[in-house]
Amino acid sequence: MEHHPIMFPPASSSHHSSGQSVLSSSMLQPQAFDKLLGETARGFTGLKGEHEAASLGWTGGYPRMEATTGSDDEMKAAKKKGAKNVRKPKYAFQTRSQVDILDDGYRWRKYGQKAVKNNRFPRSYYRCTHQGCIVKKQVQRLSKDEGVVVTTYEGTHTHPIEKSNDNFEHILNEMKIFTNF
DNA sequence: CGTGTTTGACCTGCGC
DNA sequence: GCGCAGGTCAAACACG
Repeated sequence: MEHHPIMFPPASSSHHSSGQSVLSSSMLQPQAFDKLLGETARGFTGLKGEHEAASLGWTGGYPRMEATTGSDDEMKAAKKKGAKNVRKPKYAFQTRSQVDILDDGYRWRKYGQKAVKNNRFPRSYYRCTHQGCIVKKQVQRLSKDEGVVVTTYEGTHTHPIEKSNDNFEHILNEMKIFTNF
């Protein structure tokens, strides 16, 4: 099915807030995300692949070594030891929002929350509750700008969206195309 | 009763 | 080797 690793373009100077949207071009406006993320999202600040995420003051640096499209065995093997730099697709984006929970149409179960260094706000860990789906996400508020929520998705959903929200997948699909140059 | 959250303990990787 | 920080587990709890 949809096993495409979706890579967002590294936004050059994205982490400065003056520039608002990284995707300000014609294809995908911030409003689109606003809509798809539900009534909660106030504005779309930016998004980035894992490289750039580090520049956010992201916890970065953890060598993710899971297989690309979620073969369980590979993941375990990788986790065990000695795997190479195989990484699972991971992408983060920022939204301006008052609340942390962005409703993207999937069902998430919270499995942890941790205080993060250099950040007044805790980071929350969610897992997709769909059986067999190993997608995880982390939600964190920036201490430097508490209006900004950073959501990091890890993995790719192996099942259709659960709610008929505004078809998150479709949007992601567009982004895929959008970023494919 | 099923589903999701809370929260402290535990595990692991990394830098010193 | 040790300590710290991030990530996960799982039991207890809350809520519909």
